[in-house]
Amino acid sequence: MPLGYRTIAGELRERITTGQYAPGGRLPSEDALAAEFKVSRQTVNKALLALRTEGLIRVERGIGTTVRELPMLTSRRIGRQRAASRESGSARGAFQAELAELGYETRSEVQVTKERASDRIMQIFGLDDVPEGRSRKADPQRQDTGHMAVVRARKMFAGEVPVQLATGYYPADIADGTPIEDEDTGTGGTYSRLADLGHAPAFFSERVTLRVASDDEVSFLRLDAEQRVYEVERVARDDRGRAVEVNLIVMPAHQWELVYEWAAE
Amino acid sequence: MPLGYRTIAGELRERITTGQYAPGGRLPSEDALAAEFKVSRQTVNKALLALRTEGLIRVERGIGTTVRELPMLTSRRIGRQRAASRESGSARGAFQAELAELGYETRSEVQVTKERASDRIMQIFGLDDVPEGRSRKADPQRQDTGHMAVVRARKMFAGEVPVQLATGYYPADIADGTPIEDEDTGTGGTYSRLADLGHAPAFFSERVTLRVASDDEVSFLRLDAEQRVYEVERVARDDRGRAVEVNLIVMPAHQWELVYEWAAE
DNA sequence: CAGTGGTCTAGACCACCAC
DNA sequence: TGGTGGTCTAGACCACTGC
Repeated sequence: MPLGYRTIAGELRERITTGQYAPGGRLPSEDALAAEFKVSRQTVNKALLALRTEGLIRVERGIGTTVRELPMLTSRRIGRQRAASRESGSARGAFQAELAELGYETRSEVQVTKERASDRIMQIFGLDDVPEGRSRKADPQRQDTGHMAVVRARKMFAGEVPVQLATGYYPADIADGTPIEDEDTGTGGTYSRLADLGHAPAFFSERVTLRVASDDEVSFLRLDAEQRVYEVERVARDDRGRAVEVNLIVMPAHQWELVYEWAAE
Repeated sequence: MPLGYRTIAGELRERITTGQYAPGGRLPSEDALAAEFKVSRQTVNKALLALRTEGLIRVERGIGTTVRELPMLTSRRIGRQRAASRESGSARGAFQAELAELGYETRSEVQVTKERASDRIMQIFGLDDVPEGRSRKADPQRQDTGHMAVVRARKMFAGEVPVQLATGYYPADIADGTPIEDEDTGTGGTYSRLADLGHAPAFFSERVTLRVASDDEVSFLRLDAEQRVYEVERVARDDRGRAVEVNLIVMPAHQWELVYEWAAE
């Protein structure tokens, strides 16, 4: 009887974790594996599909299959993050400190735009008191700043490898015409600028979900189409409870662990 | 040219989200879908595989394919959780409050045992100061309570549907012979009992990772073999920094979102 | 051009379930 | 026994890469 694709996936997983197929190295071609295991190519392909979704391997058409290199990265969402922010300001500080410990040079690219906010973002910014089921068709003529947001889209790299996307949204009536629209937000970063404007972030929430990567994310993060990403929706509110920032952070799930730390009471 | 499996998966996803295939209802058989889309059964099967991994459908051999029913559940890891704990005690209180809001009756089953702790748990309990790379082969003769743990394995249900597994580990030298070994830990739950013993939890950390479900989890949580679960490793420490509880919480990733809330400073 | 993976087909056998 | 999904095969065509 022929081997099943699960068995083959297990065997290949074993070879990867034991280093028989080294990180960054190549796997034999599907034809070669099919011959070795005496199964059809389709069966090998299905086994590799499982490993791709797990993020163990990376497949390039016309080239071949390689073992992924980056180790597990830790994202400290509370605790360490605050300490780092004090030093170098903003989430970027935390991100850099985190990866520097692992010996990676980090780099990030920021692009600032002004856009009409999505329904979800709008709801967080100002329509929290509106029932969920409300029709959103009303008032299509409103294009005022109340529905616009300054958007800071940041791409982050460890070495040359893209590892994270973070998109910050700021209400236009707060951020418009301020340094928040600059690519470099200066000492203390965006949170310090929000404080300067009288909207110092005081309360935070993060909502962690899992989803399949979008096409853009697949392309930028060099993922497989079936791969999963964490989406962290971080909301910062000032001391009056007004949402002053929504940050959508996207990370390949196979590569990151999220750590939260806090004290009782 | 025939339709690709991605296209078909997208079409079926659409039919599910629009309610054309109602929650709890049946999908046409693979043969029927193959005929409808004019593709081979294998192609339909591959499309369904994607939806299974996403948790949209549930497949039973010999029976058919049904649309999953439970909505997204929210697990409040900080904030609400503390309030709930004060009322009814322990993590169970938070869990029940959470689902009661959604109109579900909850039930949980607890099984208490005493076991030799895994390396990972041991490390958290007492070997935190030992370098990660240290050989663990030393001292194989030690079977004292320092390496044993009281284990509280809890299975949680929403209605009749199993939704979560939580396994709490407590150092034997603290928990041995105490009410922590009882199935019902009384008012305030396990945390209150730890406080009674002079080890009130003061610091918490949670480490969120994603992995494929184990066979046991697949069977208990009624998952598909390829499906993902969150594993939350929660560590509670007393005011001296000693780890007094490790809790491993497993949740189907398609069904839960994790929410963390905290204040600045 | 040859080599790689992406994907589809048509047919087949099996395990499991309800009847 | 007939219907369901699980899975494998052998062959095929395509797109993409690197030479």
